[in-house]
Amino acid sequence: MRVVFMGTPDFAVRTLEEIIAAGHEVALVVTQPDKPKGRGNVLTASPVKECARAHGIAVYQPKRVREAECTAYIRQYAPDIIIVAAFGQILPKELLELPKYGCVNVHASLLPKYRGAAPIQWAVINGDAVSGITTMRMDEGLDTGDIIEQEEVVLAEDETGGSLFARLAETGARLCVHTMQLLLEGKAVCTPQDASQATHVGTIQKQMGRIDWQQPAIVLERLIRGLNPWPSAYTCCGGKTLKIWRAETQPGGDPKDAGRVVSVGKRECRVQTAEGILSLKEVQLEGKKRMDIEAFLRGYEIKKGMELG
RNA sequence: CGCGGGGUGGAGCAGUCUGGAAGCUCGUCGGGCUCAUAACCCGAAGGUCACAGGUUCAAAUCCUGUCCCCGCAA
Repeated sequence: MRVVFMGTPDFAVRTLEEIIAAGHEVALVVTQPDKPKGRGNVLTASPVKECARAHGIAVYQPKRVREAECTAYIRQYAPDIIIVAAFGQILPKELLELPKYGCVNVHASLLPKYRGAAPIQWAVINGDAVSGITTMRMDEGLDTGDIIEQEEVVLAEDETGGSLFARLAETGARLCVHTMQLLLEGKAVCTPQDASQATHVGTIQKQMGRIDWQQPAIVLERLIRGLNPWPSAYTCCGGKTLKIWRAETQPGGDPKDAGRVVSVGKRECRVQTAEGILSLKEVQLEGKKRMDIEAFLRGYEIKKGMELG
């Protein structure tokens, strides 16, 4: 098929690569404009743009894809299908109706659950046992289109936002190509979403990572995993930001000490929560590299009774 | 030129302001103690103090330039 691909982050790159590998003709890649990023505010291209450039594919970076001229521009490439994966913008009706096979979206959740921007992290944060990929025929709503295919992915005990991200990117890439094949063969069956079961998730805010020690340890542990590697969970330790990359839950303790270090040894630093104890396993102090708790405790004196947050 | 922290034996840090013998907590190796140990005791090895210049009788420390790592903001 002749494809116009729309996507932005790493998640979308895998799908783009798979489409290319499957032998489809990717005529154009649409991605978000370059933005200043990182230290020094260097103007940086999106991962999808890098990928497109590596394959010698034309790139289009409209600020707002809803503008009429954008649809006109894309029309020039006469796509049979438009594949959208984590693009970050809503498509206008004219664009949705442009390709013969329509616009297909690869979404990283089992719709109608987790419509919206950050389904992967939320699956981990909420402690879900299963997540997955949905391919759907896009309509004018936000992730409300008819479902074409779904594939489940079982979450591991120690699943992180990053690890699930990688696995779902793989699954999504595979499923997308499969769905394209179904469409091509006219075998695709579209199923409307059960709107009554729909849930929405917004973008991940950096501040969501601030640990509230008045929460149960099990909730905090999920938050830590869900926000690893970005934007990470953190607390305040001696006036500095301390990121917590990995932690384990333990039962017991007194909830009235929530936020206090209840015990600290050479290999362990345990913090009380509203319910249970959180044993820190991997941390990172502001300005320093991330390190396991043993290394951290070698260089920094953490006292029992010390308050975090 | 967005703001800021940092590069010191294998690990994490102190020492830098107020130049003048390489320190701390661990790890490693050897020995001892112990039923045993991640515990304790004794001993040892291991460092171009990121790199390059400069100042000085003397630089981890002061000055100049470079490289690398990281936090924040966006």
